[in-house]
Amino acid sequence: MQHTTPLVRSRAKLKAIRPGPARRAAGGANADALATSTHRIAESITTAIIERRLMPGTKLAEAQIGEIFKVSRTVVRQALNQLSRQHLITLEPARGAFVAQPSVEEARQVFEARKLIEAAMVRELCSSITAAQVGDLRRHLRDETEAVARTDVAGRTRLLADFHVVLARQLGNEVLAQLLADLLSRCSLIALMYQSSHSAEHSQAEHVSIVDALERRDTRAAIRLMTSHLEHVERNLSLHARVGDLSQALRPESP
Amino acid sequence: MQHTTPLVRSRAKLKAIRPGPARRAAGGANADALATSTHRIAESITTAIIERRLMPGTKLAEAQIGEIFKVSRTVVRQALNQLSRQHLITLEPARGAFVAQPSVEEARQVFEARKLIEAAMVRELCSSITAAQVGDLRRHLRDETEAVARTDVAGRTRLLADFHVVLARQLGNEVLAQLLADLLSRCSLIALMYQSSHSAEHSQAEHVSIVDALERRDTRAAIRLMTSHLEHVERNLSLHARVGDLSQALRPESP
DNA sequence: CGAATGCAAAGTGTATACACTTGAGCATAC
DNA sequence: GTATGCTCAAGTGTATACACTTTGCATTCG
Repeated sequence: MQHTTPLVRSRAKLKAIRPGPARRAAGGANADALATSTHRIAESITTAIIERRLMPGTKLAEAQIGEIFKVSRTVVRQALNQLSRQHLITLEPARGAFVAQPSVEEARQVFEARKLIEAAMVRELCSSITAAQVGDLRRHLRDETEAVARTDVAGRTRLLADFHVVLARQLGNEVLAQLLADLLSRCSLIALMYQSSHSAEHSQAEHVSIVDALERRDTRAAIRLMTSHLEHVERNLSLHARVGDLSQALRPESP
Repeated sequence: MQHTTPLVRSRAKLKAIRPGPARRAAGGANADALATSTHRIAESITTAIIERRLMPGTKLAEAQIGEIFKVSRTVVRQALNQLSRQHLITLEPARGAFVAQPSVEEARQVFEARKLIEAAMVRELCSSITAAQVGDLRRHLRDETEAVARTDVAGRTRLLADFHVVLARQLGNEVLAQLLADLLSRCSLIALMYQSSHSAEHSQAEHVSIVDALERRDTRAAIRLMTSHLEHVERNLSLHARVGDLSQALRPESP
């Protein structure tokens, strides 16, 4: 039970969130759908995590967040609950919420799940894809290229992830798309935590090859390319004991 | 905007839930993990839905549930929020929570997602499965048979669903297992809503064939059997406009 | 001087209070 | 007789209050 982990449970004051467009929802209204105040907070925290403004292990105190967004703890708690179900934060009973620190094992499982699902996706897609859909993908690839070119880190991260969701959506399956979107947000956290060295350019190039294969309706190639793409991304994580694995990190530096 | 839908928004008084073992958690403690009071309520409602004691469309009033479980609305709301993220209930802003009524389209997508994922699962499993794991599956099948034999509807429903989760878990992937578990609870709701005529015996027999194929490491057969199993289950739903599809249900009966 | 104990501040967990929305029933006008 | 508008009860959405847990820190004892 490590409990002196100042490096991990970073005490950084979290002004990193900042409320988006301040849509005040006075009195009693809306709870679940989109554009609600709870949703706004969850969204803000999510993007703050993805964009590395909140590091893994950071404590998210309810009162503090509430003050930032000018809402009560009630609403903040709802948002935190949602995020914990997405595995973006972990709730420790009576201790509070912390930005999640996915373990190496969890990372492995998430990537394996993605390989399994996305390989099957492109297999299906090869039979069903239309010229118009290929066009949509090309357009997406162009957006990616642009984001990479202007070194728009936030945008490019989002677009590179969205590519996979777009594929899911092209199967006409919103359920699957939603499922994959969840996995992808976990992946973003993993990538950030294990400091992915996988260059955006490389990912982008692999996306292009995948679309090429889809356009040729070359099922075998598409599956192979998608699988190896995900393996590349995974292998470029430093999954060999990093942040959060204190027993390793604090070992007397031998080399 | 249908708002006179007595058949759909059933007003059944919901004593159908009943608190499980009454673990009172006085004062301030625990929030997220298992065995918490929120979790207990969510669990109770879930099983009530799965076991058909709460029909789709039933309104779940916060105060009413709170009274049943002897907790405040705060806790109930947390539970309802969780359930809505599992798509077991829908939250309508300022109107309340209702047991979900998955649309025909949603049902289609859920089953398609399952086919995609589970086919890939058995494909993997054929290469990796061990004799011990086959043994575990056989044991599970025996449990299923027994539940079916003694017409234990609740238990058999759970076991038939668990079979698929067990397969996921045998890949050593808890993330995937969790993912599938979510899809399966949605499936239970769908099956119940569209009054599945798929007999438990039939499902059970198909499970046996799948395990047989896995034991033979017959990849092709395993995939084919799993796919057709899921298709059978889906086809035995009356997905041709049923409860909840008012526009269809109330159409002047022409035929 | 170190370790254990007790205390107080900070923060979470739950209950309650209050504001606002929704929808049904009734009265009124046409 | 039907349609329209009003009023009020029921119930959700959010804020606040209070209880309990955790934890850092000072005090005390060995």
